[in-house]
Amino acid sequence: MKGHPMDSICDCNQCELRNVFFESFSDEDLGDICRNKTEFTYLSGETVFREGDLIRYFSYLKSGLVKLFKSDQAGKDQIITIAGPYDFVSLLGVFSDTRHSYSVSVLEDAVLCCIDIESMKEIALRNPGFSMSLMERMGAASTRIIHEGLEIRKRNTHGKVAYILLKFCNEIYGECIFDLPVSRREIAENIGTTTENVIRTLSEFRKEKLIRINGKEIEVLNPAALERISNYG
Amino acid sequence: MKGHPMDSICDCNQCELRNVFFESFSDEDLGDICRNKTEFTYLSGETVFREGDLIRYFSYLKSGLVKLFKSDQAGKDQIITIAGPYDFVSLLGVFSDTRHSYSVSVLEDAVLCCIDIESMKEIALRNPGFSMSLMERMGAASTRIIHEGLEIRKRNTHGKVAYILLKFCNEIYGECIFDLPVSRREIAENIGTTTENVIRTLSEFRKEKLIRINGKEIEVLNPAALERISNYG
DNA sequence: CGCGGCTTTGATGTTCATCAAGTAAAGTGG
DNA sequence: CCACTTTACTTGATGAACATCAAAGCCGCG
Repeated sequence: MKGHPMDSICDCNQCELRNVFFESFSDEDLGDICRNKTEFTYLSGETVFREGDLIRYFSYLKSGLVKLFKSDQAGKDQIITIAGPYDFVSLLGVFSDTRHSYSVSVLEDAVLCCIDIESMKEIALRNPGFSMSLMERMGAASTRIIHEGLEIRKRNTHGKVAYILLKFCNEIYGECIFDLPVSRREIAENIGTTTENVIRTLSEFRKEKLIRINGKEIEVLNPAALERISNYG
Repeated sequence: MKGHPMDSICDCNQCELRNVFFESFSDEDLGDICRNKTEFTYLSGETVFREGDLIRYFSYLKSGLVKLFKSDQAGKDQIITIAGPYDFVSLLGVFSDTRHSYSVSVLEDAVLCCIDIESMKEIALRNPGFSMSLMERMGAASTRIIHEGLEIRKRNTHGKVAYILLKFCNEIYGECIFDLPVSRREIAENIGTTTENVIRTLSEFRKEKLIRINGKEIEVLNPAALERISNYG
């Protein structure tokens, strides 16, 4: 279940994420990050960490797809969000908490860049531009999650399913045909309904020729109509 | 509708919030903040700012109660959270966005301490300890909002109403008898249901002797039972 | 092969949103 | 201060949306 460190540590100077996250980095700080980071690769289905685990790393996703979720005492999961490339995996409480407040597991084989949390704090304390940049990014990530929660909450089941299908198209895959990285149950856990309702709604969309379904493969045939349903028409 | 600046600018050295927010402040930085801040007082019902307004201040609540909410095109509001003393009013996107992504209005007469956003950025850039402290606080605030959203989402109407009643008791007022600072409609907008359902549920709680209602005045008579309902028993 | 998990559909009853109607409270203008 | 308007609150009735239960097919895995 543990991720596997890469044999060769990548050179952060070449890292395509440098410009995304670390604009304000001096070469020395980049070197610091580089020395204190580890890349882990995970296979689909593996767990990155669980709610309650000690926070050891600040980590972001270089590639792949993961889900952030919470489990209640009855064992039911609630998916907080699905994160893709360039998204933070550690967010929110990473600097204030000692333990993770949610679990992360992998939907599509993923590479995580993990920076020792204490090193991260030291670097942030030395480099205010970096702190500010981090704050901006973490703020944007939080805003997105909160916004998504409100959007989902105000829709009925049809709207919710349409909303998440459009999210897969527009935000995650960028095209109208894709393999669902999640089970029907996980969609239900994401939008706050039951597995059966998700299936039923997908079937209805299929019968109305809005989508085509072949197991995990989905093709959105009529994005405009889905958009209308998502906006609750 | 505009808040009214205090005649006498308070001395930040004496500010009871100093220890809450600004542990890492040097005296010079405190002076900077003090010179660049304004206190605004608002009456119940007034609007602090609206979704889409330019962000001018970083602001937090010294006293009173406010609601953060979004309005959709149909004019329906969704309450994101209710914020009390020591809570941030500007949060999340305040350093990355130029415009507010939500509106804020006042539930109980409030005093806001507002720091010019550009000054705030400058100070944060000069003072990494302050940046870090800010990041921790904003992270905690975001975590709380996201957590609350998930908790509400997974409950049925009875559980939702019980949850928010307990929030008023335990978190906002600290006692079992209080005046509701919101209308029934606003409770509905907070927990994602209709006004009628809120009223009906409150009436049922009343008939079961779990609470006593007298207009806006609520007394929780049986917190343990409400707790059970909130935890979906 | 058999087991368990995922998917699908149907049947059923509960929960919930909506509509309607009436009372109470609060604000407005003469 | 009173008539008027508006907003908040409350209850009931109704139908639609939804969760739950049940059963069966499918697939991968040990």
